[in-house]
Amino acid sequence: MRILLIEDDPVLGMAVRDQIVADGHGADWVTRLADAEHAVHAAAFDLILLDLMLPDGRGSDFLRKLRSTGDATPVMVLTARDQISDRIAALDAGADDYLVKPFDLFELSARIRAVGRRYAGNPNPLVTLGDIEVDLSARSVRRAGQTIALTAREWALFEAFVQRPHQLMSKPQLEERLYSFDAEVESNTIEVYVARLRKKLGADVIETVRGMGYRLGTPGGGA
Amino acid sequence: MRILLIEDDPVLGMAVRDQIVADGHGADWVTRLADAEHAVHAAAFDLILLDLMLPDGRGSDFLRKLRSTGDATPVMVLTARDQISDRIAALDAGADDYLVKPFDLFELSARIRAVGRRYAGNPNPLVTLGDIEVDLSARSVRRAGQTIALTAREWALFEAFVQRPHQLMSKPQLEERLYSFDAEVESNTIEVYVARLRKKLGADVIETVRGMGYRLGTPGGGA
DNA sequence: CCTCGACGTTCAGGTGGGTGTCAGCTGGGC
DNA sequence: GCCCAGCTGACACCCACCTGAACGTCGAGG
Repeated sequence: MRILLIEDDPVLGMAVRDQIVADGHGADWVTRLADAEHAVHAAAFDLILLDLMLPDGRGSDFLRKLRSTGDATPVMVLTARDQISDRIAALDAGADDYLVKPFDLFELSARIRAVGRRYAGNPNPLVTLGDIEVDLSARSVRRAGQTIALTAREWALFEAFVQRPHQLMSKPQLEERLYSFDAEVESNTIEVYVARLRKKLGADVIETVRGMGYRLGTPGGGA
Repeated sequence: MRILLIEDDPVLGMAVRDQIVADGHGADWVTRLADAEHAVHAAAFDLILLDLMLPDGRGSDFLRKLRSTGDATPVMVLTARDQISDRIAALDAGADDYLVKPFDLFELSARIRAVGRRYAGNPNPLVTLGDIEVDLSARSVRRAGQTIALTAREWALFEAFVQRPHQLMSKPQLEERLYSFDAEVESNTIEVYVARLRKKLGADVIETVRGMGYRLGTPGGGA
């Protein structure tokens, strides 16, 4: 796996790069966003590790620009504990995962392995639910052959269900999933997004279990 | 899994400890930081549940001190909804997760299971009773391969039986389980829900012991 | 710098299904 | 045969959930 590391701190950067190499991956390490943009244009990566605070700009801006070009390379954000707003911005901008500094290098290895399993392990990770096809790496959903566009939040919610097909998930669980550690929201946001997903993908896509939460339904009938 | 609970509120503490034990873990419950420090020196825990407001100090200070000794035991902080600053302080001090009071005991179980999964690498545990399969973390029940939908109360009651497979449970015990502490119910609610469970899962799923209570039956014949 | 559009979030009002209660019935134990 | 614990079907209430719309916010493009 080829990994692009965008991190300006020399100590952390070196440690992470060494760990990546030790895990048997290829590592490209840049310290500025300008270099990072050059790198993603020059080569294809399987994973990008992105620090949010960089000398020549914000990592979330880089990420947003990357996603706007249609690039779906998995991005794992490296963030400090108190930069909650930045973290949310990063998830909104299209980050796939995040790691809170200071993090254990074992944790890093485990996450990278998880990415490899999820994305590179099987080149065509298609999940099928009735007549719905989900491509986790491409972030695309099709129902009856028709591609359906989901917004960032809609996708984040839907992905949570797809990754755990039989699991019942409570609203607090889902809120935490969508809003990271800043689960301060006291509203019906989850309900609203469930409704929007049902409107886009079909009413039977998500099943309500009163008083407990939601779970993936069985689209297209129980067949 | 062995869990240290640091919580001074007797009602909440008892409820959490009972839930931990019901989930099959070992629980040590202390109400003061002094006792907590003694406990972590005396034994190794797999998880620490830490209240932030304690009679003899702040939980975040305890946590910081613990981390400074190199102890990396997972710590889940229990915090009130409005103590945002304390929560951030706890995360900075090295907490791995947090749970906002008042929290559902199911939520607690799920989080504890998540910790166990993260550190042991196990998938969800499946409980099998004859031809009935129960996934406690997914909250799903299947009989002969057929998924059966349970409501919140029905699940709560069924879970109580599944977690104590051979134990006889009186109606007051079950009422306390379903309605936590304000057990103000004076009716045959338990009988009603036992009947509903039997209708959904089969008559042999719960066995009546006249004058004493109920216990889990042996579905699928006395095999 | 301004405008437009897309998306996220909040709010209020309506609704249906879960829940608790009750009355009457059943059946086992003595 | 009596008695009482447990069983069952029915039903009204209430709250969790749904939904449409309005509002705020952020980024793209001129």
